[in-house]
Amino acid sequence: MKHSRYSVTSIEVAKLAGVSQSSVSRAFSHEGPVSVKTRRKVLDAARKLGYQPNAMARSLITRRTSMVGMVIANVHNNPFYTEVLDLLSRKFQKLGQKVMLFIVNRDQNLDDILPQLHEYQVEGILVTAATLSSTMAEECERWGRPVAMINRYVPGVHASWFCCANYEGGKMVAKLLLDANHQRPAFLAGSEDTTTSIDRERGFMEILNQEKVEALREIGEYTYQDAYDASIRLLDRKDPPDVIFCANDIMALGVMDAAKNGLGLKIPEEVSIIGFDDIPMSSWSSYSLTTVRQPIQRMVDASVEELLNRIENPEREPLQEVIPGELVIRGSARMPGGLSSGWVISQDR
Amino acid sequence: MKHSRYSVTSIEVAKLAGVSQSSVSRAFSHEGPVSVKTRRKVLDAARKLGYQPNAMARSLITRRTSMVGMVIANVHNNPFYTEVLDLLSRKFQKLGQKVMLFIVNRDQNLDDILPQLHEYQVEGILVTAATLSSTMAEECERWGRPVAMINRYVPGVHASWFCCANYEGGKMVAKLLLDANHQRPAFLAGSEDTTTSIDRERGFMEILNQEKVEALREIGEYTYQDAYDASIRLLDRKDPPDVIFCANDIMALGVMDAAKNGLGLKIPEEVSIIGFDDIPMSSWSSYSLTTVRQPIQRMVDASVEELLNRIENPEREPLQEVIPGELVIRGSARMPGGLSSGWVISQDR
DNA sequence: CGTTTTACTGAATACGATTGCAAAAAATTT
DNA sequence: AAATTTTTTGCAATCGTATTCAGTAAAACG
Repeated sequence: MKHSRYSVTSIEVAKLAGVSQSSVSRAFSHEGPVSVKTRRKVLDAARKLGYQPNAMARSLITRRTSMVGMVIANVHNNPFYTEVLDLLSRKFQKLGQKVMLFIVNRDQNLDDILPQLHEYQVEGILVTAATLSSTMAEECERWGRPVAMINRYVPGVHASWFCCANYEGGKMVAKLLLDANHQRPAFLAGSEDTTTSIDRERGFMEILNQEKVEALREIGEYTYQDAYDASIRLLDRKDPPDVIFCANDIMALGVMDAAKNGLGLKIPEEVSIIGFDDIPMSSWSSYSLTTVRQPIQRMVDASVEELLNRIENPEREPLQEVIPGELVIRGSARMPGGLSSGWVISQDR
Repeated sequence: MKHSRYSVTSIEVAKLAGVSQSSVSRAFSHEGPVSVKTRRKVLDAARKLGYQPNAMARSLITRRTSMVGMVIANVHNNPFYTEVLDLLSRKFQKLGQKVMLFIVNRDQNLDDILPQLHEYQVEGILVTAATLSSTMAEECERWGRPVAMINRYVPGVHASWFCCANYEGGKMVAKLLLDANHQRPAFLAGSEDTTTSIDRERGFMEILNQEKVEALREIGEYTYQDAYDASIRLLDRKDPPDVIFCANDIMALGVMDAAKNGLGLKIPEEVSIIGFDDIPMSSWSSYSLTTVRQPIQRMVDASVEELLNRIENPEREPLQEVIPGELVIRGSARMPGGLSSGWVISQDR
């Protein structure tokens, strides 16, 4: 099947401008030596013909594409990752990188995505909220495509990553709620196989165990509806929790709705709710959710810069960083008496 | 600056497999005539070397890239467009198209985005929630890059578009609220320069004018916070509205929070709120927003299919379609007595 | 004004694939 | 077994650009 896809080439521009093809090329690449006169002739001719250099042809010879791959999951059910996507995309744009986007499911494996990115010669790959298998990481390594991840890590893998201090965040929350004299905490997990949920829970449980406090546990699969249902199960027991720490904000909002509107409980008087992320809705007056804010801007900036850095310096060792989040105290959780106990209370953005 | 970016080529695979380079190419393109034996030899060698065909080189000769450009705005402040982005991306993926993404501001002009897409030889461009100037549309036309838009249209422009029936949606809402005996409606506009807001308002006002009902008006710039503030201004008057129709859901949620939590008004007893979009949060029990659901899946399917269609058949005339939305009756607006008056009440998804 | 240096320019080649064409090999028919 | 057809294969041209290299024109210098 032959398509007669015509496109203007540098040769035609050269002909119209009365110069050689090389001069056209030089006029467009901001480097080469061209006289102002020929540059002007070339640009005029190019404008007349609607000419733009063909990036495919260029990349073939320069071996650069200025393209990066972006793989992201959870965009539709977690506004946090929407914001990440937005910031990432704009940052890459500002730095002159084109973005090839793949939106996947959280549990989807990337074995058929990454080869496509390789095929299209992206210079680096940024993965968020999706998990890279270690074999795939090795494949990227072999291809020479640096990988950076946000909020995921794979032990022993040669990739850069930037995570929120999930473990420490869990600890902060546990300390806060114990300080406020909660007796019966519960943890609402996201997906069992995500490090974010696991680490937040680990930190949370560690403090509780230290104080010999037992905790209930349910799973909310990171969705509003699952969290809603799970929290009904929790709160309908004869020994319901007096505080629920949710692995992310969207679940916390589901829990709040279940408690308030579903069961008619008063928040935080009858039950405290705490989330993780600080998505925009958490600050809305219907919720006013106490939560741990992820350092989203810093994670985005760091990961993008690191990725471009490794693209320019392939031999450089990947950087890995844990960036602290900050507690944002709002109204959904009972506070320690006095509230003076040294908590960092962050402003709304 | 010279980079020693090494990559495995078909020639090396050929050498290792003991066949010609053309055979390697044929083994990878699912068309060409190759014996099973050589195909196997080639694929083995390729696997050993980690070879993938270079899409840049291929596109140069085939004049196809299987890449489309996606330009989208409002992703961070309107979950509706997040969902559009998600669905679009997945649909393109399923159809074997790679997506080059640009996230822009609503009012950003695309004069420096589109040339980049052209440069990278995308075969078509999908624009959502951003506006294409007619000169840029002509430029795309000249380049032979078909354009499809979702929820935007530009009069007299040679591009495909698919819009929700905004005008009719506005009318539906006006009829509903008049039927329910509201006396003093208000319209909360989005941005003055978007056809979505304009058309919704036009339909809304037309019905009100017919019935000689005056309406108040404010502007919310499509954001939660602006809407919150604007609705306080509205409701704080001595002659406040008894129903506020918002140009989109996110603003409606802001208005609900302002009315309920800010001013302590009862919804819908003291004021009805109606939105447009049906974003996920609208069905949450804290809001239960009555709204007009946009036919998001149909708009996405139609626009993607139309775009690919025009890519395959460049001479085809662009299709333009207005797709009806459906009223979703929840609890945020007073209903007509009896509720039997022929309203289509849609189920929650 | 002649010579050396510098600044541009153009011809030719390379990037890594696809594909038309002709030759070779294999399969089929006579 | 020879002749014919069909299937595979390799060679070479091609896509549109960047870039080296040699050459030409212009500028600088004495």
